[in-house]
Amino acid sequence: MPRRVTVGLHATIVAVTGDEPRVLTVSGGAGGTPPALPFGPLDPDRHRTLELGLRAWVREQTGMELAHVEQLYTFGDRDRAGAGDGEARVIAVAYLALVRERQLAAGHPAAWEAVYRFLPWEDRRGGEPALLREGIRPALDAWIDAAPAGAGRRERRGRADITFGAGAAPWDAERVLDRYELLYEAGLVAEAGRDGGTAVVPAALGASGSGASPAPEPSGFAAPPVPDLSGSGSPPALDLSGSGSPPVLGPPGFGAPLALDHRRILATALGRLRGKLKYRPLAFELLPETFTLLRLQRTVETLAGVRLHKQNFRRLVERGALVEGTGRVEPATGGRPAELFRFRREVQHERPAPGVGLPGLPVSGS
Amino acid sequence: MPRRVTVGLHATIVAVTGDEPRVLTVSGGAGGTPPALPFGPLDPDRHRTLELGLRAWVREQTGMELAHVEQLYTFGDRDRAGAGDGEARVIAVAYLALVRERQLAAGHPAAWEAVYRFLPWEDRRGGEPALLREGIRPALDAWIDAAPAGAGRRERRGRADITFGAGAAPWDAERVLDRYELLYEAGLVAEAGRDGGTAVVPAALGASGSGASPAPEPSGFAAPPVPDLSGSGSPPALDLSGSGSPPVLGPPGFGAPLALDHRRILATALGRLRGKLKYRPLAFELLPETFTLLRLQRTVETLAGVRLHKQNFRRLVERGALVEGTGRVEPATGGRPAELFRFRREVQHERPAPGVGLPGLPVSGS
DNA sequence: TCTCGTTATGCTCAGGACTAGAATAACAAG
DNA sequence: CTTGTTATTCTAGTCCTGAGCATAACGAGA
Repeated sequence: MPRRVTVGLHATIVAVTGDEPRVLTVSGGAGGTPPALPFGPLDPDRHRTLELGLRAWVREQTGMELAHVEQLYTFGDRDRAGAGDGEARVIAVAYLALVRERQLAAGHPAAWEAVYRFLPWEDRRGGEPALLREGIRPALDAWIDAAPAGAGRRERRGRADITFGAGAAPWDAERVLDRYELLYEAGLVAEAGRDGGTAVVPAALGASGSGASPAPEPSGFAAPPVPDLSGSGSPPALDLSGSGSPPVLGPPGFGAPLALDHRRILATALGRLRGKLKYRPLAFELLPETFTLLRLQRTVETLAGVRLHKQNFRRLVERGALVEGTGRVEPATGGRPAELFRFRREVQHERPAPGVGLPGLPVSGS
Repeated sequence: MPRRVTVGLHATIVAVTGDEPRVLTVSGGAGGTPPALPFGPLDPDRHRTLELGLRAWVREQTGMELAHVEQLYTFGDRDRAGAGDGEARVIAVAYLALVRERQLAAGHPAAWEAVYRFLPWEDRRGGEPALLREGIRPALDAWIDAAPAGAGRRERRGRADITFGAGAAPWDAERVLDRYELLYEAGLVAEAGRDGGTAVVPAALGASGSGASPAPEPSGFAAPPVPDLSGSGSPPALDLSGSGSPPVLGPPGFGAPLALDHRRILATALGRLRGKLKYRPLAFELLPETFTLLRLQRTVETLAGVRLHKQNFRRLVERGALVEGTGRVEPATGGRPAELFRFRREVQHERPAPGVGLPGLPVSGS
């Protein structure tokens, strides 16, 4: 008799408090189990659409009503979902939701966690983090050297260089998932061991990604022979914590783990968010009704993980007519008081691709 | 007892033959049932990953091996999937695949169909098609006027203008899904009637989209009250055929229909393809090993649905170092013979966002 | 052989957009 | 009233893009 299929609905709920992006997690149970994203199975009788089912689960587990919600990706690898083999086959439909800072109702075992606790190498606002230079890059180098010399090693080197930005290739903020997947394959995140170290190949075939959406690389990438990646070559898994954050207590590997493959979902979400910020006014979903331009900029920087040129940022926002000034100013915080602005919702009806604009790539490469 | 859930895997397989983009369809059975995309249920026992399951179904139904495959979106609306209510709940995971022109093996009930038969308003290579000017726009105007005067009507006007490009808003080639969904809501495609005209609201909540991925508009859009859209106001559904194509024989509505909600999937695929062409070298997946620059340009134009400036296109491609000349030239076809080029696969390892570049939007709106 | 039509390929030029930074304005605290 | 801090405006230089002109290389027919 065939196994059953169940569809799980998983929510990456992001907010920005202060200058930190945060994600809503539900407690991982009593023991040392890592926290999880809010999730629950699709109820085919009660949930009319996937998104409504997601909202229902989030309401139940966190008491929160979601506004902006978009679908991210559907994961279905048999060996990666975190569910045992004997049971039902689990398909995970992952969503991204944006909410204004903390509306957290009491009475739920939910908590806001800093996104960069789980993906510490993604925060470059203070330049390349030490963790990357002193922990990850050396570990990747070891992984590369562990490949058979020749094509295999060149292949690893090329991937590492392009995903983590080395040599000619600049850091591409959107490749969050690529970086996570590479660390996974290299055995440098705790989940890699958890899923059974050998069955790693599917990562390239199943849901490795590029750009905004997880997907295999164009065929030149999809097929290369990479039989057993994490077997012999896994370098000593370090226990370095996030840049400045409290130390990671869990299993070895970079960054704090999440339950199931929720860290993969989080990486997908952050990548998508960074990509979409450029051409959609998403940042406003995270801000209160009125805000200063600096707050808007900090919100974008926080998510993008890079610093932006202040004057140019303002010009972009204003040229795009994304905001309108309210006469009022913010009670000063040290310097000249800043004017409070309001998001012009009309732009969504006026122009095809509004967004706040990140530096870097012009539309067709450089 | 709860209903079962089954997961369907659906493939939008795209090729470009000559100057037409084509999609692989499987015959819709004996009667007048419309053709379908290749699809089949996920077998939780046999299919280790979703993508492997998809490849298996495609192999079985069309005899074709897929190279470039990426996931598009997961559809799960109860009232839209095309499956009856009493049976199992059907979730559809949709994929996009690119193949080189026709490798179609015999012995399978599969056929290449012109993409623009199903979405005729998307082909603007010869300027705005007559169908749009004389058929769709008037029909949309009628739909707009059928809304209660005031906010409701302005809302419809705004959406129509921005999705189909009117007034200040230019045509945005990527909004393929938005346009299809709008026609669906307005009752102007055959599927709208099929699914039962009243249950249309979920389209906005469930999987309406913008940009590359189907997703609800940022909240200002997600919530607007649009209770019963296609009930009273449906204008006379015309039977105009695609621009110059053979006339549509099926039920009334613009463009030829597909089975289930496969036209929605096709629209999602075309939109994603258009978006991704800009920053990924996808066009090469569709071309033979060597090709002239004009052929490359035609392939891109064909998918983008617009004409491009020849000299600038060449400059972009060459500046991006996407291709390298082979010394050889193509046997002349009337004029000066063109040099044959080859795709430089290395660029994927060199630069973060290669792509052929479409005109229009710079990265942050204009 | 010469001319014409056709396509390929190279080059230029003006307008815009983006980067980076200087310069100025408005406030608080000592 | 000087210093520090933040907001806001402006400018110069560089690169990218859109559009068109000019030239090269071929086949076909006069």
